[in-house]
Amino acid sequence: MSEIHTLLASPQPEGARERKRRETRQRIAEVALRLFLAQGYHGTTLDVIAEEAGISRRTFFSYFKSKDDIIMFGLEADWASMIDDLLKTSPDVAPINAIRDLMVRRIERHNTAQMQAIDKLMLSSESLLARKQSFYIKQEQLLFSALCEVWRQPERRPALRMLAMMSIGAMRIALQAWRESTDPNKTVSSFILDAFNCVRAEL
Amino acid sequence: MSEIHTLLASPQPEGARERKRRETRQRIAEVALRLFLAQGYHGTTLDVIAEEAGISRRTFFSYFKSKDDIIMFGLEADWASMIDDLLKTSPDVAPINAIRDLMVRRIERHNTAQMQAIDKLMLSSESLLARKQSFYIKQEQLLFSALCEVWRQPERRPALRMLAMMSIGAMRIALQAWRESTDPNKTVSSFILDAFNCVRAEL
DNA sequence: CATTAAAATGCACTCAGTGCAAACATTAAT
DNA sequence: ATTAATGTTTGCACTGAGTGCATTTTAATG
Repeated sequence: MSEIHTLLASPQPEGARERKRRETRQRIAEVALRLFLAQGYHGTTLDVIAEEAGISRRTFFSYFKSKDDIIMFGLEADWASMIDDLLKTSPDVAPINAIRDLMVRRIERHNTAQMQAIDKLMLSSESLLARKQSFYIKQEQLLFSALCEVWRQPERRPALRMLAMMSIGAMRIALQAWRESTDPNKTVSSFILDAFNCVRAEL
Repeated sequence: MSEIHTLLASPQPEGARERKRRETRQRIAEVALRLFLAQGYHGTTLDVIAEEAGISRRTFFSYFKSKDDIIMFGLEADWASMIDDLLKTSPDVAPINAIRDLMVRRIERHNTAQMQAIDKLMLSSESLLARKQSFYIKQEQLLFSALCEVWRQPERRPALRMLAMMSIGAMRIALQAWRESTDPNKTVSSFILDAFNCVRAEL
């Protein structure tokens, strides 16, 4: 019974236990990111992270299942909220426009310097880079599910599947172009719009 | 000078050294795959693989840079040949058709049972799964480069970039649909064709 | 056969990650 | 307030991947 209650009443008390847990998790992530940026990913051991965060090495693993997960954790949360927004969209809008606008809005809320830093960090670890790319594909699945929720006609499903793939792909390409761009005046958003126009041009 | 000679004369003697090295690499890969299928990925240690392959544990790392790499190795070689074929294509053909046909032809040369087995194997390791997906994205880059070689007009580049993304994406989706399909009569190729038609329908 | 360079090996080490059981804190119930 | 139940932290000992280094083995060449 208490389970059901918890599920239904999510914006609720939040006992001291949950709060502390959330805080610790956050602290680990912050400490780790700081150390990664200062001494590199491989140059930072879990022992040091645990120590700086004021927990034991063993306890670290009750918050993250691996070193890589510290970085992934931030990304996941961020995307979840975009999908939530998508679910509130009216089915009268063209899906591709809905996605494009949400992506642009989402990315404009970001600290680009931090994005660059994390991005660079990823390049220093094969496994981390792989997980980032793997993450894009997971997002594609989530996006597809969300699209199907909003635009419910079964006959559109295959097209929506492709659309999810193209949208995430366009974003990936846009971010890559931005990262490699030498012109500091071009914003991330402008690259996103370009990429979507390019898909559109062929659609 | 001997370097240049070696470079120019690649289909050449192949000394006993190179042959042996190639054979050993192959043997390790085969042994490892057999063991993975029999006892699972995590259930197979590098010690056992090395022993079965008749080498020392340390030597393993002079053939593969990680355990994951054993699996990746096979995939890379396979794709390289497809890219080679693409480079021989006439620029008069529509690029999307060229890619589609090459993919279908390539996949039809494959042992589907083995494909399924490797696929299932990947699911048992997070890192391996991540690397597979990462691999797709690397292929996308290679494919894009190859497309630019054949269809050289600079103004087509952005479209070709998107095309590379969509092609790899379509293949990914096709393979996924095939993997999840319950109908044993539908071939992998048919799924690929469906996926490409779906892209085409929107193009 | 002697020389030289590549490849294989053993050894000792670091670090990520896990299982287990004991200690500790929090919550709810009596 | 005491107790019981439950969740969290910790230490310890272990496995397994991956690396650096010094040594030995093996193949290629004059």
